[in-house]
Amino acid sequence: MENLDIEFTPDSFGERKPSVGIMQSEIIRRICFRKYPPGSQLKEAELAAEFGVSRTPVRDAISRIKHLGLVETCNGVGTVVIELSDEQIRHVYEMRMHLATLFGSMSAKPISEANKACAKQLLDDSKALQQQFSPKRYIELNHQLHNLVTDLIGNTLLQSFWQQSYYQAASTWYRIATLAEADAATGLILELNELNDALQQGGLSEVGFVQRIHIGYGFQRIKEHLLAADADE
Amino acid sequence: MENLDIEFTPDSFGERKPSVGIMQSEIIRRICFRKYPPGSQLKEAELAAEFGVSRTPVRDAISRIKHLGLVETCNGVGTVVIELSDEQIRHVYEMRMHLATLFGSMSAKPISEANKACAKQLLDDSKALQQQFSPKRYIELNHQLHNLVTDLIGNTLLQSFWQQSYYQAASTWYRIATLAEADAATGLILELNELNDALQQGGLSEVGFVQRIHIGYGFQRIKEHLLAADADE
DNA sequence: GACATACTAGCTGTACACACCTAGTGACTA
DNA sequence: TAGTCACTAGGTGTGTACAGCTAGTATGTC
Repeated sequence: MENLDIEFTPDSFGERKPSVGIMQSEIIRRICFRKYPPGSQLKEAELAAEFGVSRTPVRDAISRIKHLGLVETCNGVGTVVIELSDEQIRHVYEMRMHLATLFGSMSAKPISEANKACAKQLLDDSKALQQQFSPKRYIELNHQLHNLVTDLIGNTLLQSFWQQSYYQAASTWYRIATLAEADAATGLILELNELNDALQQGGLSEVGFVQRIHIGYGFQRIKEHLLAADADE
Repeated sequence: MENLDIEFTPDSFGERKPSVGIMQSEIIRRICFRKYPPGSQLKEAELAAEFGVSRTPVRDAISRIKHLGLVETCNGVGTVVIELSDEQIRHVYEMRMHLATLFGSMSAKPISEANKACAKQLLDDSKALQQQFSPKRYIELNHQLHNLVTDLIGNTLLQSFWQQSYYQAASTWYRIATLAEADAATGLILELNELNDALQQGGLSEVGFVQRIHIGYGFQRIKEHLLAADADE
């Protein structure tokens, strides 16, 4: 059952040495996208070899990720991707739903035309996705959607918190979401439709409202899934 | 005018090597308590010598602090404590006021007797402070108050965000607050009185409400101070 | 005298060797 | 046969040397 994890093409970083920042976001991507599912082990030496650097900068990157609450390292054992407990998942979703409601009231900034264009593009892409579903593509589009929304937030701290909570929620959500392919694509299209409306006719508050609703839907699906999993035992 | 920064006794760490976690929180304390005021430089080598370790674990600690948004490092130059712009301060305070309102609604947990006893103790201590004011003591009590409130929060992510936002706000707040000694002590006593009431008769929501109010007062004082500073120029 | 350039001190970034810790395995013993 | 202990493989934690970068200073030239 856990074999649904997405396959990835081996990422080649060529000869150029990536910076610590690049490595950090790449590792986070892999955790969110379930290339490194919860419980899997990150080995500094392996990553160092892959990125073509020594262990030191890799350690640096991992150390930061540790503080985002995505991994945990134990001396002599290794660094493993954290699996959130049911309660922690609830905490994260509670938080995200509340954060979404703050978009409009906290130092809102104007919505640019580029943002609107990006949302339209995403809607088109997700319609294409519905024709031919691919879990990896679904996750990519969802990720782009997240980046778009994050970019709209005016308050820098809220932006940071929104980002952090996404990192924590992503892995779990993508695991559940990609189980039902058709539902996932349909849900994404629905969300993007409403987002486009909010961007065109409303404002940041409306965007937050749309986000809140769909995070709620997502949470609902996760809860159902957890209940079903409990019943299996 | 910037000479009001608190003097610290040279902290001796004896012969025992402190862990990375200890060093991290110690450095954060120094930033919050303005031993390292904004703009000051943190030198890895110096800290390594003081803590009796090599640069490697110190770098580790600083790297984490960097991601809390407290310092910024530039290759070849050094690591300097960040000075928040007026806008960023507004963002932090906006955020904290909103976060406080969420205490009650997000996975609230019961308030222990130990928490209540701690609040009472703090109230007594702050009354003693009013008799004989000391900026350092004021900051310490405020810090303990923060730890107490943080401990009450049930939602782990909210707890983390509350902590982060405190770190960012602390240095600025303590700078302003300790300018007017009498006001500072009186304000603290007032806040602790209300906090005790909230703990005894109310619940977590009431605690959040008290926090929100006093963060608002604090923000007000900061804004006045910033305006006065602008007028000076 | 003013400006451009080369130099230097002092910092962070990286590589690498080694110490330390942990879990698992195998042999030895009651 | 079950339990204990020593050993080992493989991981992270630390120390140290050196490379790379930057700002400030001194020097040389116009």
